[in-house]
Amino acid sequence: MLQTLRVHHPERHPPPVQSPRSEAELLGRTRAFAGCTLAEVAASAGVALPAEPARAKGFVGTLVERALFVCPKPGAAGPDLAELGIEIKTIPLAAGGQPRESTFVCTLPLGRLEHDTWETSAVRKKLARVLWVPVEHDRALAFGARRLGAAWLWSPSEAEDATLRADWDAVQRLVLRGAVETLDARLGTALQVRPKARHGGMRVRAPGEGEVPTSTMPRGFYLRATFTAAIVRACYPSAQ
DNA sequence: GATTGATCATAC
DNA sequence: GTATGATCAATC
Repeated sequence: MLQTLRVHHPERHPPPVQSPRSEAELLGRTRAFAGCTLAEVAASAGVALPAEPARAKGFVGTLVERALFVCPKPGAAGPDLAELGIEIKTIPLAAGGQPRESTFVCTLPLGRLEHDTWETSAVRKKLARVLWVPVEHDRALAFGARRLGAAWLWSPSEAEDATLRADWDAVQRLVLRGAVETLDARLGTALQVRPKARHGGMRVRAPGEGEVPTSTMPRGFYLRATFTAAIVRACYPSAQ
C-alpha cells in the first residue's frame, strides 16, 4: 500500500514547481501521495511536523497544498486554484470512513448578505468543484503516521445543490430579518453556521432589528459531517 | 459518541 | 479587522 514519493528522488523524477494546470494534473499529483504518511508528505514539502498537533489545526490542509505546489494568493478569497475553479479540502476520516469533523467552507458575510444570492454566493463558488483529500484520523495513530487516501474530484449534484441552496436561503432570510442572534448550528440539513473567530470577544457588524446595525460574533458556513459522509460513501469506496 | 460552540496558527 | 487552513473541547 505504501507508495514511494516521486519527490524522494528528485534526480530521477523532477518535482513539479508550478500550480497544476488541469484537473488531470492535479488529480495525478495528489494521487501520487495516496498511501503516504503525513511525515512523508511533510518531508517531501520540506516542512517540519508540528510539535503540538492539537494546536496546529490547519496544518494538514496547508501541508497538502504545499506538497501539491498549490499556492493560493495570500489574502485572496475564492477557490484555491482560481484558474481551474477548484477548492482543495482535506477530510479527516475514521477507520470506517466516517468524517470526524465538519468541513469549513467560508465566512458568513454578515454585512454583505443583502446583495448576495445563492447563485452569487461564495459558498456555491467554493463548492462548485472540490478536490477531496482523505486523511486518516485515528486516535490511536500518531500524527505523523496518519496516511493520505486517494483523492477525488467532486461537484454537487442537482439534489445536493438544491439542499445547499435551501440551507443558504434560510440563513440569508434569518440574518436579513435582523435575527442573527437566533442563528445557531442546529439550522440547516447540509450547510450549518457556527462561530468562526480567534476568540469569543471578536465582533462584526450585522443587520439589526431596525435601521441600526448590531454587533455580533463572526460566523462561518460549514458542511455537516452527515453531508460529507454521503459524498465519501459515493466517491471513496475504499473507505468501507 | 455526535453535535454545537469555541478556538488555534499564520499572513496581510 | 480580513483572509487562509481546520480541529478542539464542552455540551447534549
